[in-house]
Amino acid sequence: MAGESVWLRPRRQERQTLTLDRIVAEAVALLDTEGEARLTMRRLAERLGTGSTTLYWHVKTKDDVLDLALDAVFGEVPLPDGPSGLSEPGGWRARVSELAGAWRAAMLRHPWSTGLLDRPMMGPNALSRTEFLYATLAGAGFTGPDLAAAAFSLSMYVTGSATMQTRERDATDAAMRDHLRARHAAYPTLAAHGLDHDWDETFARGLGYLLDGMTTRSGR
Amino acid sequence: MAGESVWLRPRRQERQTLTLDRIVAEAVALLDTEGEARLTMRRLAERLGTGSTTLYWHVKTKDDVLDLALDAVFGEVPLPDGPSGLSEPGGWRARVSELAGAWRAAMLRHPWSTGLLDRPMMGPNALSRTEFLYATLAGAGFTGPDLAAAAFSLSMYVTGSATMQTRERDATDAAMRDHLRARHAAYPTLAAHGLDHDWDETFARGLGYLLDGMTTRSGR
DNA sequence: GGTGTACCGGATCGCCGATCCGGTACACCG
DNA sequence: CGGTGTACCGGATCGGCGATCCGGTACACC
Repeated sequence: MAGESVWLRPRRQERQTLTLDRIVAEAVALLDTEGEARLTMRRLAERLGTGSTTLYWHVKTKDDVLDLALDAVFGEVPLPDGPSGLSEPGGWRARVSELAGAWRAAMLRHPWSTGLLDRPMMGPNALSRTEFLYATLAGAGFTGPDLAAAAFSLSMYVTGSATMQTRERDATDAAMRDHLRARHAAYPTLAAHGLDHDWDETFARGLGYLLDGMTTRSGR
Repeated sequence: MAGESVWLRPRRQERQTLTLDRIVAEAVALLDTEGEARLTMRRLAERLGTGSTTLYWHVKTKDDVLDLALDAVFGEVPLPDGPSGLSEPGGWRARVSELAGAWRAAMLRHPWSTGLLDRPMMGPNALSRTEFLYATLAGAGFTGPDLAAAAFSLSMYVTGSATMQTRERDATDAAMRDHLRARHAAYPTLAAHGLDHDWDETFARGLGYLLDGMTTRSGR
C-alpha cells in the first residue's frame, strides 16, 4: 500500500517498548485467529512490528510463549466469591460449578488451549484457580485422599470436556457423521446415539453426576 | 487441506516390505523412546531403513502417522467380556471400570498419546472402544441425554486423568514441589495437600464418585 | 559529554515437512 | 520370452522453521 498518506496512518508509537505482556497478548490473538500451527516466532514478531530475534530477548524459547499464552487463558476465569467460607452447607457445590463452567468457557473461547494441556500448568493463574478449588473443597469437608480425588476429578472433567468438544468441532462434522453412519453396522449404538447432543447440557449433566457422587462422601 | 482424515481415505494396497503397519509400529516405538518432538519423517524413515520420501507413498502427511499411532495405542486396550449383556444388575459398573482402567493404563504406557488428544479419535480402535462404552451404558438403562452424558463423562475422565498424570511426571517433580512450597503463602491449601497422593488411588476414587453419581440415575 | 545497560534485528545455521521427478522390481499378458 | 503397466522407492530440492551470533541503537544517569 504505497498510496496511503502519512496523515491517515496512525502515528507509529515511538518508544513503545516491547514488553512480555504485549507479546503474550499478541500470541493469544494470533492463536485465536489462525490456530496453533500458524503461530511462529517470525509471524508473531511481524504482528508486533519487530524482528523475530527480538522476541528472544523477552523469552527463552517458543515454548515459553505457549506456556504464557495458556496461563493467560486461565487468567480469564473469574474466581467465584467467597472461596473458602463455610457459609451455608452445599454452597461449595455452587461455587465449584461456577468455577468449572467459567473454566470450560474460557478454554472453548480459545480452542487451541486444549492442545497445550500436556505441559505443567504452573502459571500463577492456573495455580490460583487450583488453589481456589482445593480451598473450597477442603472447606466442604474433603480431606486427605478424598480432597485430592475430588480436586483432580473436577480438573480432569473440565479439561477433558473442553478437549473433546474442541476436537469434535475441528473434525468437519459432515464427514465424521457420514463416516459413522456408513459404519453403523460396526458401531450401532454409537451411530444411533452418539451424534446429536447438546454440549452444554451434556457437560452440566456429567458434572452433576460427579458432584452427586462427591456429595455422598463429603458429609456437608 | 483440512477436510478428510486418514480414516476416510481408502487404505492403500500394500504388498512390499515396507507396510503401513510397520511404519506405525516403528513410529510408536520412536515416540516411546524419544518423545513427540523427536519424531521426524526423516528419523522414522532411517529407523525403517528407507528414505524419508518413501514414507509419503504410504502416508499423506505426518499427521497421518500421528493419527495412526494414537489409534494403535487404543488398540492395546482390551475390551471386557460381555459388552452389552444384561447379565446381573450392576455388572455394567464392573465392565466400565475395567475399560476405564485399561484405557488409562495404555495411555500411561505411551505418555506422548496425551499430547495427541486434540484431534478426532475416529480410528477403528478408538471407535470400537467408544462403541463398547455406549453399548454397555445403554444396556445399563441410560438413554438419550443421560447416555451421552455418561459416555462423555467417562471418556473425559479417563483422558483428562492420563493427561494430568503424564504432565506431572514430565515436570521435574523436585522443581515443581520446590516452586509450590516456596509459594505456600499464595497457595496454602494446594501446597499442603496437593503434592503427595497416589495416582492410582486418586483415579479409582474419582472414578468411584462419577460412577456413584451415575448409578443414582441409571435405575439398574 | 561520557558510559553503561537495556533493547533491537540482519545474517545465518541446521533441521524440518513436503514435493518433483526420475528410477527399479515384478506381476501379468501376448 | 519379451513387453508393459503398476506398485514402490529415493536423491535433490523448496520454502519455512526455531534458535543463535554479534553488531548496532536509544536513553538514563553520572
